[in-house]
Amino acid sequence: MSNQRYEDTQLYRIRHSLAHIMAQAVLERFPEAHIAIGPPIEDGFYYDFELPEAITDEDLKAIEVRMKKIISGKHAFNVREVTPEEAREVFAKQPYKLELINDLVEGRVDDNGNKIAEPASSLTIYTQDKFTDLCRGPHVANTSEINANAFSIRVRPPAGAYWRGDEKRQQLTRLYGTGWETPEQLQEHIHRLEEARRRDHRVLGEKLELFIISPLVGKGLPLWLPNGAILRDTLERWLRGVQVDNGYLPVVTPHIGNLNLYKTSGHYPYYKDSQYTPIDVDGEEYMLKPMNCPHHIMIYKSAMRSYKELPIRYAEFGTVYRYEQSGELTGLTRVRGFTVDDAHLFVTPEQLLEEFKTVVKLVQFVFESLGLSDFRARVGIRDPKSDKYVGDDAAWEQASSAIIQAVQELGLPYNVEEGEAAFYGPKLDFIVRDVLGRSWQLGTVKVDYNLPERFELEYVDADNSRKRPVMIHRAPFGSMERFTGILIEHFAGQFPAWLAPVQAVVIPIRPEHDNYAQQVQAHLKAQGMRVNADLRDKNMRNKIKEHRQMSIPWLLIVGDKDIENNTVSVRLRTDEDLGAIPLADFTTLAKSLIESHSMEIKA
RNA sequence: GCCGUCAUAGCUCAGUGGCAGAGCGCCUGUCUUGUAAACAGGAAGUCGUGAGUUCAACCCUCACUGGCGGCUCCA
Repeated sequence: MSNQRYEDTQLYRIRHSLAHIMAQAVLERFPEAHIAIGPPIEDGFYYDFELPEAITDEDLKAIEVRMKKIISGKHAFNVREVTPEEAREVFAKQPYKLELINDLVEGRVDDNGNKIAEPASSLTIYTQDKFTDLCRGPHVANTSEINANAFSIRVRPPAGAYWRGDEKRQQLTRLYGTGWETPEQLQEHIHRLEEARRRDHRVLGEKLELFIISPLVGKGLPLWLPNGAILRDTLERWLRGVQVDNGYLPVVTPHIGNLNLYKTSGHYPYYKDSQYTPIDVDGEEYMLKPMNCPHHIMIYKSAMRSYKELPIRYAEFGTVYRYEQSGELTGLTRVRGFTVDDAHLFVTPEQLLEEFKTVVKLVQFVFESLGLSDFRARVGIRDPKSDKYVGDDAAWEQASSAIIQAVQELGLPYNVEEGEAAFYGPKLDFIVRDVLGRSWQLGTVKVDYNLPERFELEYVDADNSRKRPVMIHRAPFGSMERFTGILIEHFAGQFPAWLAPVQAVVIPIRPEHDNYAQQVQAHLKAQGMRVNADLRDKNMRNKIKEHRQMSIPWLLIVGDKDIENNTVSVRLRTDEDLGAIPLADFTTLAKSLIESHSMEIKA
């Protein structure tokens, strides 16, 4: 990979130019259409249109054919500098362009009215063939630089998109295209999409019998089937153990709580829109728990705390409920009820930095143990221009600098993003890249001076004075639902043996081998393994096929020779045949691979 | 929530304005198999729900529900 900025690459110019060519073809087909904007994006480009009617597949085919024709016309991309007046004339029939021209002339401002660009006295327009667009560029010099067989506008379907990303404004039709330098790169891209679809956790979740979502239960409310529950429970028990080793204390809190609790914490007013309507209980209002922190805080507050007790680390796999817009729900990765591997640490200000670093190291350990070794950190600080945050500036400054100091001392790659903080404090998010190179926001660690303030938390210091503790909120997995969904895709359902819902299946060759198969199963079960013996009245080949499709790590075929020699014939889910292995040797091998959380299923 | 799109057996999917289809799975029987699909028979559907058009609707129209692709949002 080069360090060249995307904006400076030939690929960027190709995609930007393809967007213009698409706009030309669309305007030829729908002369009354209005054009909005059309930038290059990852893997391709899009262009937003206001169209007189819904676009059909026939239209897309025709537009694509026309685009190829335009490209083969070897048209130059001509840039011209124009005055705002000229530009307004050129785009007299294009209201979105006129709005853009006005904004450019007046200088760009952000949502809070702050200037982010100087007013422009002249603008640039690009023309190819018979199409002219308001554009900063850059473009290819001539359409002959574009390979007409290295793009497609039918890989990704048309979608709705709000003008300028504002849901209160006109919704436009966004046409997506993917564009590359060579047809081979286009094919590779299509293969990557197919691979992602093959790994889709919603598809694998059904095939591997991990979870279902039933409309009668409710959207965004997944039901975990036994296989999925074993996977999730294995992760939970492991993390629980790791946390006990690191001085965390378990707590358990209920699923609803008095509305006043969330008013005190500040969650209720701030997140009103993403919480469920309060439930009336004997004239008092109760809420489905949107977060665990207020409950843990009340546990802290239930006794007078000495500095000698701190840090106190309360951990709970706490289930929370949040209202998400229906269009946002996706399998396990975006749901309305989910379990956070939550913990809240109460520390003295002096302990904060060290404790924060220890927490970050724990999160790193968790990811690396699961083969998610490609991750970076994002420091989310508040947007200085927004008023949606609570607490005074000094506390925010203190917390933000503690986080940045910690990641620097740990040598973690990170970047700082404004506006990514929680309402009560800055945070450190872990952005993990999976095997397909996709990024996911998983674990999160936050420093919080505000909730201790709001709840008036105290501890007694060595000089007998009352001091205020600092809180650290942290969740390595984030949500058990999302994390499991991502693991399914990361491993494509081929989980490491320690996580596999069923680790081995014993398959007798004929019914007279059933007895031995059961003995093998009992032996391995006694060693703590999750093993089934498949004694159904079915063809052995059928059984192999079926369990192979379920990605069972080890298939143990047993017949006359195995009974005679006390062996199992091991077939891996990779289709590798390890041949007959003494049962004792297989047991030792499997146990050691499971206990070490190995990513391998053979020695 | 908004735009688009889809909904036929447990699953994957054909199908036509005039009697509802296949493969897999499931059930029964036969077969008794050394590494990815043995053979035969059978059960299984209010064609997502509700209206409308029509002599007649699974098919056409509308609404609703749910899935999917995006947008917006995401503690």
